[in-house]
Amino acid sequence: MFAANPAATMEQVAQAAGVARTTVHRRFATREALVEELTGWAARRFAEAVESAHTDSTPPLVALYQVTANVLRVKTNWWFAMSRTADGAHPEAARVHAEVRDDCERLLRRAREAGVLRPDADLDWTRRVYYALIHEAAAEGASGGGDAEALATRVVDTLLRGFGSPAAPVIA
Amino acid sequence: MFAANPAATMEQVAQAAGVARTTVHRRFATREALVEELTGWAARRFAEAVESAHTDSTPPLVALYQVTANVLRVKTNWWFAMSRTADGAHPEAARVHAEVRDDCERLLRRAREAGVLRPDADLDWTRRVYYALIHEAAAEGASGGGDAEALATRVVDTLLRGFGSPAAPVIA
DNA sequence: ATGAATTGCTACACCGATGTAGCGAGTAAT
DNA sequence: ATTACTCGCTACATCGGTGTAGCAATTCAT
Repeated sequence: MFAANPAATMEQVAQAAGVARTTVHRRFATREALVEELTGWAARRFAEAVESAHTDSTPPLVALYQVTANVLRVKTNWWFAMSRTADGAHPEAARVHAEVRDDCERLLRRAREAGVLRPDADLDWTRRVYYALIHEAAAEGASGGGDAEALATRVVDTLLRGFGSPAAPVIA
Repeated sequence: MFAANPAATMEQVAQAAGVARTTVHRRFATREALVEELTGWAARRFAEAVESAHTDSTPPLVALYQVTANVLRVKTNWWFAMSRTADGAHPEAARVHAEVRDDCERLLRRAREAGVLRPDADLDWTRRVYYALIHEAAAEGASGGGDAEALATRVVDTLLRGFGSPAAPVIA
């Protein structure tokens, strides 16, 4: 499906879709229109995944797990449409991205206040690591590596505990 | 410097270098030759960074910190040449990448046996998270976010401890 | 069966990036 | 001063991707 990259030529897109290139042009006048529609659709899916987790009305830890699982579900199913949507060019995608970022920051703040995260946790760094973990887990999931729930468990576990032995010395 | 992406046009490359496009063609016959040389050079730098940490002859924890700092140093300084070298197309880069991967796996295994990592740590997942953390830290470092030592400390700390409160409940 | 709609196909114009050639200006070495 | 070298510039050929037009074949509805 679709070679995954938005840099694919119309020819490749058409071939992946099993139609002729000119037929693609009948549906999408220009290449720009195609990626426009696709990224918009992906952004909507992404927003739904985050919304349906109700990150504001459930305990931080279960909210964290729920968002992670939901996002991983859409990312592993539609990964081919989810490569660097945050280019800023697409207004709707940018808006969704910003909203999700806000939601995530609020959730992490709640988690810290609830004692789930350490009091000295840098929330910005935490969020970026969280994103990276999701990205990595999605990559594994797209290669047939377990269901979304298992992956989410692993992501949250890694985010909270890391890999160090509890008894191990700490650097600083 | 160089717009960071290997998809930049020769015109942009030339402009970034402050020379005319034809002058670039005098030094590099084809575009392919340019990225070839650049990725080779970057791979060599990367290999040096890993080698000079002597990951096999120092205690796992300090080795981990040393590699991290060294790699972050080259990644933040030469980030424009370090975007997805692992395309597999470049033989030398692929070889370096594989060797580094082996080094990393050995180091993580030693760390686990030494009790630095939990006995049940999935080393493959650990390595991928470690890579992702370095990538994220490098992105921050390239935006003027602290020196390599501080970033390395943060990466290793995150990798080992995560963000969770020690007293927090665990999912599974 | 007739007409409408969709699709595949070929052909073509267009554009941007690539690569080459040659000329003229500047510069350093002797 | 002459020579050799490098660079910037213009011009051109080429190639691949894009977008458009038109035609024939197929399908579907009535």
